[in-house]
This record gives sequence, C-alpha cells and structure tokens, in this order.
Amino acid sequence: MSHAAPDARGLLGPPPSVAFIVSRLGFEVSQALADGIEPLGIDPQHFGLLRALLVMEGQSQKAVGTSLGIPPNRMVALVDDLESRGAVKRTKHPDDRRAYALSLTPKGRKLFERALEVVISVETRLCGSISKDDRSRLLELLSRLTSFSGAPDGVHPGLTSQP
Amino acid sequence: MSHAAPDARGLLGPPPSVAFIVSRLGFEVSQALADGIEPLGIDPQHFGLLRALLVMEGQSQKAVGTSLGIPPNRMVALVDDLESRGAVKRTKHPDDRRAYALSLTPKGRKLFERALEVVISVETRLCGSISKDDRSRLLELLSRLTSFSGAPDGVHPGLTSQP
DNA sequence: TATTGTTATACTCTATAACTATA
DNA sequence: TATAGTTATAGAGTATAACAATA
Repeated sequence: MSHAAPDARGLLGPPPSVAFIVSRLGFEVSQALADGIEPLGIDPQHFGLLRALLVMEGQSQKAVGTSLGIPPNRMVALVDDLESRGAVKRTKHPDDRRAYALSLTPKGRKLFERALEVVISVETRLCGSISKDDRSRLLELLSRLTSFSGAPDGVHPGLTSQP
Repeated sequence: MSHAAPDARGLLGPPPSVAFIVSRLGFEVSQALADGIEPLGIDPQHFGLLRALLVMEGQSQKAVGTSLGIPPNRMVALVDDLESRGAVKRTKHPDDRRAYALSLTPKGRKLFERALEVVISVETRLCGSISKDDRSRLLELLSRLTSFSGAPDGVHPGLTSQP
C-alpha cells in the first residue's frame, strides 16, 4: 500500500524539533555521501582518513588514529585498503622503528579531490531549493548550535566509535 | 597526546558545507537521543514504533512495519520487547485470523511521553545557544531543504533499513 | 615494562530464507 | 497460491584481547 497511514503525518507526535529534523536529515545526507563516493571504491571512513592525512602527512598510524578517534586495529584495515590502491604510502618512521610514517600519494590526492566533488554535488542537491543568502544564514545558524561531542572541529564522530 | 593535530582544524579540507555539518550534527543528536532514552529501556527503533502506534492503533504488524519501512522479522523482536514490558498489546485481528492487531497500553503511552521529554531536553540543550527567534528561523530553513529519501514526513529512515 | 602495528577470536546486528497457520 | 507472523541460519561489521618487534 502506498498510503498505508495517511494520518500518521504531522497530526500527532512531537512538535517539529530541530533535533528530530537534524537527526533525520543527517542520516539521509550521510547516506547520500556514502552512496556518492562508493563508486570511487571508498567509504566514509576512507574519506575521513584521506582528509586527515592531508594535514597530518608523515605522522604515525597511532597519531592519526587517535586524532580521528579510530582504534589501532581498524586503522590497519583502513590503511591497508588505501595502500593497496596506491592512495597512501607507509614508510619507515625516522624516529621510531616500530612505527610507520603515513603519507598521501599524488593518486591519493586525486582520489580525495574526486570525493570532494561528490560532497559538493550533494551540497548542491541538498541546498538547491533555497537561495544563496538563505544558505549562508543556515550555515551560520547551524554553526552556532551546541555540539554534543567534544570532537575537534573537522572530525565527524560518526566515522569513529570511541565513547 | 591531547593536541595531536592542532593544525587539522579549519585550515584545509572542504569549505564549510551544510552537508557535512548536518551529517555530523545529525549523528551527534541521534547519539544523544539514543543515550537519553536508554535508561527507559528502549532504543530509537522502539521509540519510532511507539510513535507510529499512537496513530496506527489496531493495525497489523505488517501494516505498521511497511509504513515504517521495518521488515517483518525485526517487527517481531521489536513488538516482543515492548509487549514483554507491557507497553503494547497483541490482540486478534477482527478481520484476519493470521494477523495481530497492535495497540498501545496506558503504560506504553506513559513510556512514550517520558521518551518525548528526553527529546525535548535534547532539543533544549541543542538550541540553548541561540535565541527563540533564531530557532524558528533555523527550523524554517531546515524544513525547506530538499530531502533525499522519499520517506513520509514523520519517518526517520535511519530507524529502518529498506533501500 | 610500555608502546606500535598486527592478528585472532568473539559478539552484535542485520539480512535471507525456510516454516506454520491461515486466506 | 499467496500472505501474516515466526524462527533459524548466515553474513557483515565491530570490539576485545592476545601477539611480535621495538622503545
């Protein structure tokens, strides 16, 4: 049935809340983002790692992992994936022979840029129904909302797991 | 190290996008909501079911499930949980002896109201840093964003799974 | 003795598909 | 034969904990 519960909408239930809308919209956007980069052969976690490596060039797996909130065992698989497709490189760490120094290859940078284009296309689709000014206003309002996690600015806690 | 990557914030990376902020904030809010109702002994899926039953009193598991996008096998566990704690009731469906008619008990309504209080408290915390007028503006802007899923108005696709 | 990266095991969640009783 | 509800099995994803090499 395409209209199983025609009365289930908007009548009862909670009054419209920012929390519910953001929660729902956030899920949909995450899904769209994941679907969009999937053809590139990566998932959101890979994207987050590429993004971090852009500014953490040469740091160890451990350092990058803790900064992203990703535990060691998962870092292994993540870096394995990206290394096997030539996007990142493990080289010996100059100061600590136990550790690897992670770095992006040119191929990795291109991969990140293609993923960024996906983000932009999702943004365009998402905000296509409001004016440029309204988008700015929205951005400004959203940035003033109290963040729940203490995660640093560019980090998406959904891409980690740590409590 | 508590400041492993002090430069990873805001310098490089994508320009601020509604998509990224909404995705991140949505995750945090969902987490806060889940954490908030956990002491009540339910999770977001249970909450969604209670919310649906408020307006689908007497309908079958199948009907409620399809309206929420929840497959039959999971409906069983969900309804089992809520029934065992006396929040919903399975009675024989008058028209179809294969089916059950689901209904909320008074205890179920109280449970839903307590969960609603949690939603309100999260809303208050989330929007505590902006004025009442700004919150209205924000709500209005958010509601004008293009939704990705075709899900009906009150349905949160993160609480289902159906593609 | 502590730490980096790694591997192995266990657990949770979900999807798939069989099964029963009715229609 | 098709459908409502149920149950069983298997798969993906994750966390826990043990491991080897180095500090």
